[in-house]
Amino acid sequence: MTQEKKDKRCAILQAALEIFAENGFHGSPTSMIAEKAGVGTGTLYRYFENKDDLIRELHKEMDLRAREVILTDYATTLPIPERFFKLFSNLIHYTTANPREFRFLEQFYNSPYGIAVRQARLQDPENLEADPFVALFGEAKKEGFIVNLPTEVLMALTAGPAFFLTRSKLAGFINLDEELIQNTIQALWKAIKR
Amino acid sequence: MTQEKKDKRCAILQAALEIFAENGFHGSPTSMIAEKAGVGTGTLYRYFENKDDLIRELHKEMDLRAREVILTDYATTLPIPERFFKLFSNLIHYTTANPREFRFLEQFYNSPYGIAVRQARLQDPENLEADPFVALFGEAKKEGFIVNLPTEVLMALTAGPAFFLTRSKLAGFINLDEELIQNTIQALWKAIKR
Amino acid sequence: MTQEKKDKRCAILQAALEIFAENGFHGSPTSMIAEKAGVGTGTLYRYFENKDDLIRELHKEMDLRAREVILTDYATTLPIPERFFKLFSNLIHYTTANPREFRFLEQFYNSPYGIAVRQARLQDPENLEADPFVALFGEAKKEGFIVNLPTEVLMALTAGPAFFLTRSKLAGFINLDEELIQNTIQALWKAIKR
Amino acid sequence: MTQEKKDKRCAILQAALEIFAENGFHGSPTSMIAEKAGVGTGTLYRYFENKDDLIRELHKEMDLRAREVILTDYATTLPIPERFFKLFSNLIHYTTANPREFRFLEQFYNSPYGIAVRQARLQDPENLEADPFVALFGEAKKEGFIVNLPTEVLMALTAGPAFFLTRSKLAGFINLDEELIQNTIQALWKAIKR
DNA sequence: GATGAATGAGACTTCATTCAT
DNA sequence: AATGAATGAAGTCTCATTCAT
Repeated sequence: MTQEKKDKRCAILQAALEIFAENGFHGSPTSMIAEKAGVGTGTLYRYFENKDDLIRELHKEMDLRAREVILTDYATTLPIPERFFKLFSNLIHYTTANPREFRFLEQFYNSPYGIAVRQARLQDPENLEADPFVALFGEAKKEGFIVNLPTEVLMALTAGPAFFLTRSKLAGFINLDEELIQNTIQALWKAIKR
Repeated sequence: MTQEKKDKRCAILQAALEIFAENGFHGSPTSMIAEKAGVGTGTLYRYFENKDDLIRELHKEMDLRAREVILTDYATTLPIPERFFKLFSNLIHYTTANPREFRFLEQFYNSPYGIAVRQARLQDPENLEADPFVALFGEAKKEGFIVNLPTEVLMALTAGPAFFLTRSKLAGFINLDEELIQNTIQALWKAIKR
Repeated sequence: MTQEKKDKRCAILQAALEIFAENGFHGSPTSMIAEKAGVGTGTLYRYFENKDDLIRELHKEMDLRAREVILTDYATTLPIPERFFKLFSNLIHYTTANPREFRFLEQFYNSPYGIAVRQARLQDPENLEADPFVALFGEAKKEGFIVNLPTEVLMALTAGPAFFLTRSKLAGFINLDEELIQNTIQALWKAIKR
Repeated sequence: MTQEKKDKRCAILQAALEIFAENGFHGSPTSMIAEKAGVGTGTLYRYFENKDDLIRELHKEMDLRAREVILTDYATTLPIPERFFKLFSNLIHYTTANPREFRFLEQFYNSPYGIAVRQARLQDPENLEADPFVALFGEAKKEGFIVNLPTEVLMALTAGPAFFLTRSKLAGFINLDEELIQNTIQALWKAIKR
């Protein structure tokens, strides 16, 4: 029963991800999502309060999964530079290998929903510490590996290019092979290293 | 007569810019735009074929104005590094000082409209050459100032952070003063310089 | 369930028939049709793709029903003259007794929709053969009962007056009793008999 | 001045005729008519109260012109049968040679405007007498040339086919040559002659 | 008188959400 | 609990008519 419930919820989230990524939030009727999920239109409203709620819940799941993948083989015991390379390698591989997830998250963070979420996170220092990027930059600054710029700027200097590049790849503007990815991460490191 | 016509067209574009920046394309009914512009709903359709046309025309104007501002005091006769600093300084100042324009252009370039425009540009080498960033990176690579990475990657490494940072500032996540801007551009240069 | 669905579809078609007959296609907003049918505006679009589809579907139903009625007590085994009288008697009775159906069908066949349908029929010989009028005139010509004029002309000579007369009656220009109908059909027969 | 006024009015009527015939009343914006007539949109409203008025005035002119043409070489002094043949020959030639006029008049008489006009005519016996068809049928009946059916029925039996045939020709369903026209009129005469 | 820009009512259609089954 | 038919608010766009120039 509970398993079945989870299955349906999951099916809806999966369908929503695909359809949102393809058509955007506004181009994705709830009926279309329900159909793709193989459930009735009304059923969607038993699992989610409304469309906005579905979007927010989907974000939570995607965010969680993304974090997990990005932290694969990542250990805070490794030396700082290695940690940096691992983290961004994971990030870029994840976003380029999972275009739907990336497109959804981009859309989300550029929407009113996302702004609010990010603002909430910034104001919760505990949550902030849990962010592996923030933590890494904090330590790296403390240990003198990288320049002493605000974390937000460091994020811009590193995540900014990663996302930009992924967008270019997904739009078909560039072909990203492993070598190019590594060279790019090298450049990111150059940008911030002391 | 012609002046008044221009005035009304201008008022609609201005209203559209503000409302699109605030609510996104889909959250901005034409009626709301018309009202903000102080004209009747039907009037909008005398100046623009339809909503899509309005969006594309607004883009043309914004793109033009942005290019102009970004090229202020920029001369291709200056030494490469100076050109780089000038260009990105102008860019960041423009985007942070004109949040509505920035938000609109971001939205546009991440929408189907914008993808098409960028694809068209990429396929027209003449147009590509006219892009000051592309031109600068081309020369800088030839003259050995910067690393030999594809232009698209160089764009990611430099424009990526600039846009990311602007978003952070507009969302209120960071306070950008002149010194921070200059330090950031320094970091951008470090990322790509040979 | 299915019955109820049919009921609603039927109610919409019925309402459309009445309103189209009264106001013409263009003078009949979908909202008015929905209201008369006792359903919400959106409901109409669950049963018909759009207004055009509604018109075409209504035509199909009306055409079917009209054919049925017109063929009442009609047998191809009867002698040709009797068949002629039966067919036109049925036709005139049907059109004058069902003014809404008649007005709708007239409108339809004089509209771009109808022109297309008639053209399609003319080009499909199988469909053409199925037309009782065409079949009757074909046989009557072959058997030497009537003059050897193109079928289209024979249609004009017989259906033309029938429709004209119906229009006159519906507009209140004339009072059609049974005797007058029979005399008229006599005249039609005189027009084409050899 | 007055000539110029007439010219403009005429140009508008001419443009309206062409556009109505092509697109129907509802598919013909007044702005389109004005443009084709080479006048401003507002100007149209100086010559006609509104669109309905334009339609009614256009009808008056077309009706007048049609009568004129149809009466070419027609004399009430000729023998009845000759008058009949002349009248219907003129009628068919006129409608097939002037498809725009025919389409407009058909549209008009099948619209609420036309019903009213015809009703008004029927109730004005003086006007009725002026109708050459009505007059001809009156005399023919009195002189025993044709069957004693109500004039409206005689109209149906003769004008009905004529209009039906013209529609078929204009829709491309049949090719009308002179011989076929004459044969058709023969059939019309057969239908009503005693 | 002539113009045509401006208007806003109203048409068609979509879709988030509800609710009877 | 699940469904999906029903709904009507809201969005885009057209066009008859007006009115300032």
